[in-house]
Amino acid sequence: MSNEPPATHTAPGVTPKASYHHGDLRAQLIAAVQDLVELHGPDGFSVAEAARRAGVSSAAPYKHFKDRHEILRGVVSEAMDRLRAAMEAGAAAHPRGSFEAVSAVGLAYVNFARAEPGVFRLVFSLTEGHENAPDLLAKGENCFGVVVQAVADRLALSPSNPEVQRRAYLLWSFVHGHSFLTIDMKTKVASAEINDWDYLMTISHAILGAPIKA
Amino acid sequence: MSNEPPATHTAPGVTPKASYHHGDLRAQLIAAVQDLVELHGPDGFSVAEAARRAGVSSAAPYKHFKDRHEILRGVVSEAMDRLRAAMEAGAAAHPRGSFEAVSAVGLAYVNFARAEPGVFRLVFSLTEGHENAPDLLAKGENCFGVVVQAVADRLALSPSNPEVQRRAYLLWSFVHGHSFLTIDMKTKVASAEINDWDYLMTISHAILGAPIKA
DNA sequence: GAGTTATGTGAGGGCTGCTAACTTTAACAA
DNA sequence: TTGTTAAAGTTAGCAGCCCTCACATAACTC
Repeated sequence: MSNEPPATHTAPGVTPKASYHHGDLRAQLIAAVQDLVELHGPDGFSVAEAARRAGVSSAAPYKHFKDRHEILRGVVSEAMDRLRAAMEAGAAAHPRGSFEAVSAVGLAYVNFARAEPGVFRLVFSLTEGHENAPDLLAKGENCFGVVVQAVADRLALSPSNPEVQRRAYLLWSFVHGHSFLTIDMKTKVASAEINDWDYLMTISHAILGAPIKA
Repeated sequence: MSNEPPATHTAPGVTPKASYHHGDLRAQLIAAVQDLVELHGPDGFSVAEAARRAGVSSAAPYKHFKDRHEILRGVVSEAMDRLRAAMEAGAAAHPRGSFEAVSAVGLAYVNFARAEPGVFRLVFSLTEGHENAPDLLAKGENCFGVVVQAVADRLALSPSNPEVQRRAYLLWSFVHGHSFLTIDMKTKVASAEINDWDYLMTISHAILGAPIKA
């Protein structure tokens, strides 16, 4: 459940690869599942196949995860870390408090969805057994927190300000919806012709540029 | 694949229930799957369970659907019909060209997601074998078409006008994102305190009320 | 009524999730 | 060094699922 590397019984200074029976199966399983999800969609994966890819028997994964759901939660947890890092990096690449910083957070989000549509979808399709995963909830909050922070910087208000939260949520809805629609392509519509950056800047201005309350 | 009732070999005037072995299994299977998806999520359904609910053997469904995927496509197709009808009804309940009409379309969307989160999620998580389903693509376009029409009415422009399409897409991405976020509740955030109607009116004004291009 | 087609059944193969009982390896302590 | 213990792997196997096949039977056509 934790994301620190196992490394429990490997002497320090020894490469963790040659340490034990397998090395670090846990991480390798997660990587395999990530690949599979990306290949065949969130439900097109199997523990057996992941084990096969890692070169172990089909029962081995259950020494590290109690459930197939727990493996998925592991993948999601790891993905959320990457997503948050990307969003933070996006914000950091622009002047604090600029529209660009806000847009960059959104762009990181959309880019993540485009780069890993399977995993992205998985992150938001985890309904089974996600109640018992307060860590995932917390990571979700953290991701949202990046948006909130960027908005707060832009508006020069506290992140806890309700108006900041409200507008951050508005922004997030747009970005989230756009991300899903682009990877779904359920309709090819204008979405193909949309320039993400222009879109995000437009939205940022519309939501943060002026008082919204009509 | 079509959504007209089977009714192939039932003499007219006879109740379709007592007509044949089962009656109309196809529709009943779809209904059963709908229930199951709502109960256990998009991937928590099984053909066998659906057959059990319909009171037939586990092989019977394959006389009506070639695949488990085809059953799901049937559910999605039916759901899209309902969704579009709801959106149209929403628009029709307000003066043509009003902000309210636009918002009502969005509200119907959000309400659908809230009422049937499992099915709603399924509609947008069908990646497997949805390429061979041009009818679903078309229905998706039709749904978007309702938004486009409402926006076109509001702006007094043609639905084919690129600016109309662009703004309709903006609106749609917001509504879509908001819908998903509310049913996910991955973060309980401010979203719980949100009044959908106020939100939609706010957004409609922000996107359609004035020229957006800064 | 005869033939054809549509719709059902049961049996079964192959895959999956997961458990149980066992074996091997690493880590640790005396 | 050596014996104990716990972690991490193995094989075997059950139950459940998807889907196919061979077969049975009801309904429609003529």
